[in-house]
Amino acid sequence: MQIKQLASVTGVNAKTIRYYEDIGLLPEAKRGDNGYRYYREQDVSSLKFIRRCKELRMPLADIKRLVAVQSDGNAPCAQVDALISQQLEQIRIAQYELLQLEKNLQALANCCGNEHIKDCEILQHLHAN
Amino acid sequence: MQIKQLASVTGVNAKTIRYYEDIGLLPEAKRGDNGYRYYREQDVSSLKFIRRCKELRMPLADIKRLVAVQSDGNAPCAQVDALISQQLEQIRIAQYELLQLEKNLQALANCCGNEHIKDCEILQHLHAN
DNA sequence: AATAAAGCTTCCAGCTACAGGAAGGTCAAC
DNA sequence: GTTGACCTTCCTGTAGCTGGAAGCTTTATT
Repeated sequence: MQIKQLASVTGVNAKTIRYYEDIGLLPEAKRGDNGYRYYREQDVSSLKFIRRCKELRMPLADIKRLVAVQSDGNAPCAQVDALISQQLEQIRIAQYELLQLEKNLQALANCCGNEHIKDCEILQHLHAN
Repeated sequence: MQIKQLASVTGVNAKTIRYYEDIGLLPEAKRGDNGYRYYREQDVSSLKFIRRCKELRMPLADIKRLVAVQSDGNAPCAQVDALISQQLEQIRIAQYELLQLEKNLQALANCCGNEHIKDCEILQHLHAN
């Protein structure tokens, strides 16, 4: 299958697929005589795996490690566990930050009942020491 | 005051201050004969304002608009209100996404009780169709 | 057979919001 | 006069792509 079809079955942009190859996240694709990349079912799986990791907001560097780690079936799971835990930790931190942020923005959004910029209480709050 | 002092009283990196000037978020600073930038109290306020907006995770482009809008005191507040509302909306969307994400990661983190990569249930989940 | 459209290739630029570093000028202290 | 702490500009790199240019190949239409 050509790159566009791989793109369509995996939901990953063709440009992105080339990019993943560039950075070594995907192995170099087989080429036809015309220089075109050709892919197989196996590549569909690999790319879907990557896409799922991305949905978990893992950085590509982490996904790369996750891909690499799978080459040795007898390696311990610990690295995988650690990656997932770290990711969960990150997400929880981000959640907390967003919660604080939401409160602040909510308060700000409700604070101004005036008409003109010069009286705007939102701006006054933002300027306050 | 020189750039480093402005940096220290506002908590904004000197490099960042120059960058803000470059992109037109801050006005061009007055220069001494030696070419050094010199700042006044007014600049401290401006920069603190920017920093507060940043804490609300506003994109610099939005902050720029917020700065610009203040030049006309009789302009309506509507633009400011809209910016804050949009920002709040963004944050809520992000919160929702993170919540889903947390659930998925949590489930994943708990799913594998095995030792070796080849049996890793985390990876199996990530590979699943 | 000629041509047009679609798909492929590589390479380069741009996005956000800076940070790091090089090369070089300036200023105050010892 | 020399050290060290500032300051300046300019260039590069970060993450993860996306868009576009210039130029192939393949397929479809006329």
